Amino acid sequence: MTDADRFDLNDFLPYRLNAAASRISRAFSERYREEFGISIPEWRVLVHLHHAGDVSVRDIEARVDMEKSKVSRAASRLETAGYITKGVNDTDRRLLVLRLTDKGEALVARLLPVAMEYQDEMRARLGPLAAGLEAGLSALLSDEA
Amino acid sequence: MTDADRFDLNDFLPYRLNAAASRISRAFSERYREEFGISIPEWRVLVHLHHAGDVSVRDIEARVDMEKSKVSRAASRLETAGYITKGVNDTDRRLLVLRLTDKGEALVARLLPVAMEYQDEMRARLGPLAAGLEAGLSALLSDEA
DNA sequence: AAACATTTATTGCACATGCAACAATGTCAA
DNA sequence: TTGACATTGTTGCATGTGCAATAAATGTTT
Repeated sequence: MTDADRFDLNDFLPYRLNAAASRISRAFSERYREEFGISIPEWRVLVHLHHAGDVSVRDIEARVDMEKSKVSRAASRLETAGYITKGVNDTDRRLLVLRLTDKGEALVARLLPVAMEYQDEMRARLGPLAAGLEAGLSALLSDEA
Repeated sequence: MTDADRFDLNDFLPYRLNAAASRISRAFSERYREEFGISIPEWRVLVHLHHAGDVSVRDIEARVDMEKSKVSRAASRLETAGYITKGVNDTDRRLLVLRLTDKGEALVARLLPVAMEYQDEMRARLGPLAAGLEAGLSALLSDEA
């Protein structure tokens, strides 16, 4: 109760967090959707493959904050586009082995500079507030069941 | 280029922001979806109506970070559920006048304490980092075309 | 070995979403 | 006033999403 009558959505932390994330994600995805024609889920899969090497759908699900069905569909689109291949793990044939093709590596090589540039712009706009924001995000991402 | 080979998605600020927002929103919406049966867009409309009084779809669109079609559909669901009414603005008959019913006011009165409690828990988990996070969010939300 | 349980990835389904029409209303200049 | 243009809210459509169900492979228990 208390001062609930003065409750303003724009002062509500979960809303503010979500609104900021939506704007940033939208602006970022527009930037490379035009240029490279890929979506956010596809971007995440590509970048994780580049970083982690051959991995399964399960690995990506665990580390990239995406449902397995989302990963599966993103991977299928990337395979169709020729950016990755889907192989079978000989040790455990339930697992896929997702791997970047040469074409996929080339795409990532063009994507990453755009991403880093965007992050630099974000940090520049934040100035001295960047460190505080990142520390807060770390706290929210750390435990969280 | 540079250190692009070591690029880790989990160190990428836009990704971290989005992942944190997703988790918080999901946890929050689960909490009141079970109890009150409403979605995030519906929650935003209800809360904004409570705060701002009678408003049009356009007003909500501008202040609550939602597309007008999303607002329109949320409002229709809320009307069907008996939480709001849709009237016509006599001065400009293109505009709707969205208004909370008594039932809607009663729902908001039960919703807001849950929201404030959730925000308090967030701030408690963040501890001294909360201020820095909020300052960073303010910077991201301020200008942004 | 057989029966049962668990894990992995895909897919069907219902629903939400964004965008582009669209109709209704309002504004304004000639 | 008329006619061109702008604004407001709704809806059709294609697409994305989460969840549950499923099949295939593996693990476990007896």
